[in-house]
Amino acid sequence: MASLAEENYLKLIYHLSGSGADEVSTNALAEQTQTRAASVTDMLRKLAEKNLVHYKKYQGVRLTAEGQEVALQVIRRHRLWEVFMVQKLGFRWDEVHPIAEELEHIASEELINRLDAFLDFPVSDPHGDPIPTAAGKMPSAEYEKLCEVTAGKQVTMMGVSEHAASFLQFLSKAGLIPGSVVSVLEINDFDRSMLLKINESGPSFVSYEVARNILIKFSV
Amino acid sequence: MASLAEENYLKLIYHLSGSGADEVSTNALAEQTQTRAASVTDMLRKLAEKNLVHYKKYQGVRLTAEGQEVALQVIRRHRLWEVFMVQKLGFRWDEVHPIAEELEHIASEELINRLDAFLDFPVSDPHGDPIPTAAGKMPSAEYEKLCEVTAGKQVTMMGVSEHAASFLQFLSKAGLIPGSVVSVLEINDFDRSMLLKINESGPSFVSYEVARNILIKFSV
DNA sequence: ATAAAAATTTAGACTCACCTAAATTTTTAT
DNA sequence: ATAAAAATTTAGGTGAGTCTAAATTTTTAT
Repeated sequence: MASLAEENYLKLIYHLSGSGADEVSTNALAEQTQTRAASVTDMLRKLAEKNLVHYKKYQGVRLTAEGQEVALQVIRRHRLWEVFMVQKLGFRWDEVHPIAEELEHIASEELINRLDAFLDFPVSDPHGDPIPTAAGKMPSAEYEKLCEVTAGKQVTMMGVSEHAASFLQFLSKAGLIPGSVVSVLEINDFDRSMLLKINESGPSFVSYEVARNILIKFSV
Repeated sequence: MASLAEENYLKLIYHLSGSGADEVSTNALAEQTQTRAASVTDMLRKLAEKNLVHYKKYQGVRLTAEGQEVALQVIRRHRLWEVFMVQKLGFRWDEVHPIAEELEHIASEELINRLDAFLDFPVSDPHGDPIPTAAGKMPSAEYEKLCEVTAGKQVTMMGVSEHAASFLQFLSKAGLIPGSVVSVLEINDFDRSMLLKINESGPSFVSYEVARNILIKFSV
């Protein structure tokens, strides 16, 4: 039903709206799609005609229930393919995003549900992002940011909120991947950088900018 | 480089030309692509400009070396994905073709080579069709047709030359899949139908039309 | 050899997803 | 409150890949 371009818009609106909560502006979409605002307007009118978004001129756009369903399907496919590539094909977590951007548009539900089973029904992708269920529900994964943890606490890394390959490569080098056990040894007041103990290795420094993009939960 | 539509034309020209040997007519392409001859002409001009085919007006079309390379890559991807779906995801051999038609256009070479390794470098797909190598060579698999075997001979089923789902389903029911050991018990002169022993089961009849589309090799 | 039939190409048009330039609406700053 | 700035939409246009109808070339049959 939805074309490749339409699927990409719906997915993007979902992400930019904070999981469908807020309105998204034409300009924000133009920036992310690497197109012009006028092109976005054209597409929004088309999506509105298909009842995939609520759109009023000059007022921004929100997903309809139907649009959100499509968006979540696309996100589900994307994240399952990422798990496949990392767990089965041996890709690194910083390599899989662009390939998943293509694979996510293969529509067969049978394929995706069998892939899901083959992967043992993973609940999150290699970056810790939750995988929408076959029924179209996004599991709520509410984690803290590492930058908010106080000195002396021990936490488990659960994911990232920044997906740039360079950031992910940096984290891998530091041994900071989902599942890593992290103790906050010290926090520097002047720049909020942190000294961490990661698993059983020696101490590492991370900047506030890095800590802000690492999602954690407190260890039990 | 080559768009989805272009890849489909190149793959089709490869198949219709008998692996690149003969010229293919505009009408043959129009029939198979479910488009009109005029549309095919447009596309052939474009492919010729890109040096993917040799094309002279009214004279039919042949792949260039470059075009054949692209065609073989697409066929390689298609067949590897079919192996994946059957061997890893548990699809039946009559279900995978349409999904592979989509997956074959995911271009990442890294993805395909890792998939190839994950599948243990298969040499043929679930229908017995050979898988082009990463280097772009089509392994020559020269088999006999079952209809040409004489009574009393034992052969091994190697593949099919007809891929319709209904045909494949019929074969599955009869236990005729690549690897099956088949003995020709009797051949009826009047309609050339055959009585077969398939693996260790009781005898089965197949029509000439079926036997003509089954590829075999003689058992050693 | 030539006329009819078949195959193919040309001409002109359509949709999709994008573009630029100009017009309009909303927001911001004074 | 209003003018300037920013955001957005409208108008008109593009290339990819398709279409129909008409023109042209090749093939077939007599």
